[in-house]
Amino acid sequence: MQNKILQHIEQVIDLDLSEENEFLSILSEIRISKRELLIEPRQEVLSEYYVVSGCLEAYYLDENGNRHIIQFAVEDWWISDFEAFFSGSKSELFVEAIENSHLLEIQKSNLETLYKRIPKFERFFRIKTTNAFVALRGRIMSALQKNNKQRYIEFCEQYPQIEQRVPNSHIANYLGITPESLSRIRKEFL
Amino acid sequence: MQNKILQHIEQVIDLDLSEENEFLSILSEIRISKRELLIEPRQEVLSEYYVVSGCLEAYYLDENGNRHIIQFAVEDWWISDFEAFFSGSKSELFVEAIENSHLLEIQKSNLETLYKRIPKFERFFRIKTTNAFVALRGRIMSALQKNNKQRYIEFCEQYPQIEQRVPNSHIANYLGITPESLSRIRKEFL
DNA sequence: AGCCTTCCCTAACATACATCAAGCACATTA
DNA sequence: TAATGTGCTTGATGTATGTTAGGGAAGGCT
Repeated sequence: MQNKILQHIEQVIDLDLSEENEFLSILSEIRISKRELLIEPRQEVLSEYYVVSGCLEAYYLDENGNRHIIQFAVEDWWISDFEAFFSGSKSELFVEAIENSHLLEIQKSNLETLYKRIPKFERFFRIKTTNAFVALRGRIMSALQKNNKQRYIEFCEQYPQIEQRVPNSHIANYLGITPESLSRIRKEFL
Repeated sequence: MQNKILQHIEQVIDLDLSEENEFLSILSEIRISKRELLIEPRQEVLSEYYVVSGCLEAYYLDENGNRHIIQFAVEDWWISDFEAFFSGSKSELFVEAIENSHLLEIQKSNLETLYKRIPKFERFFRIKTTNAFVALRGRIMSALQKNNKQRYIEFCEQYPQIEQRVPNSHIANYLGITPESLSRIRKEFL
């Protein structure tokens, strides 16, 4: 389990043994069952979470109570209410387990201490954030310029692990289309 | 001119006179004419820019040569190819002046020195970035869930200064709709 | 003044997608 | 076993929006 996150990080920065251990020492293991909430609105968000195994989704409820899925996360992804985490504001999102999941929690305060002691971790997390930013821009452009079919194909290419594990209705929600439309699109590929 | 940016910053953090002067000393004034490019693709992006007056837009060209507008900027906004600026990668965007514009340039290297000498500036720029992140999420949800009319209304509410100065065809492009659709929507409001 | 652009609007038509309504497969529970 | 619920599919229909085509107003240029 711990090897997994080290591999993940060492794709970007090199760590020696003591640095690895120092990093591992600030993580906590979390187990969460299907349908359980990791985060709910109006809380402080003091941690972000690395997914060792399982599957989760982040969503918010609008004025009419409609659910809007913002993000999925499977093995090797990070999840949280990042805006609340970064800005210190209260959460607006739900983060819910779609499967029983095994997570590693990293607290903001520990992360800041880590940055001071081993500055190259700042590089890792900065790159991670920039990548998220780029992905977000890609998603906007895709939503604005492409039709449902193209967006579904893109989704399958980008997130094959997710497409196979998440209910279709959730994928439709994430793509901003109806389950009926998604069903018709999928039919074309048989 | 310089007062403007100080006011802008002092909405978030307090500065004494020497801090104000130190900040001003790292800025350069830039004048750019309508249709001139501030940034073009495949360059290093070493600066971000505060708009004192004028109006600019950031866009990219897709495989087919179609323009997709990512962002506008008017007085009191910041503009750059932020992904390239933050990540150190080459630019992918064009940033072009829609009107003759007066900018203040701030270089990344100077910014980092500033952070070390006066850490509260880091707070200002972190908050600015988080706000941008939230706005981006809002734009995604709006693109996925709302119809053209609602999105145009939102746009006018959020950016009244822009709606009045930018050609409608550019607004349509930003919203991911055709100029014809936008024209139909605007007609309803007469 | 006359001639281009550029920008915006309008209308007729085509189409992608949502909505509404129903049925089926599969799992869960009584 | 029957009863119920959940998720996926299908078809009929309506509507928002794109597409195509053309015209007209404002401003810049010769």
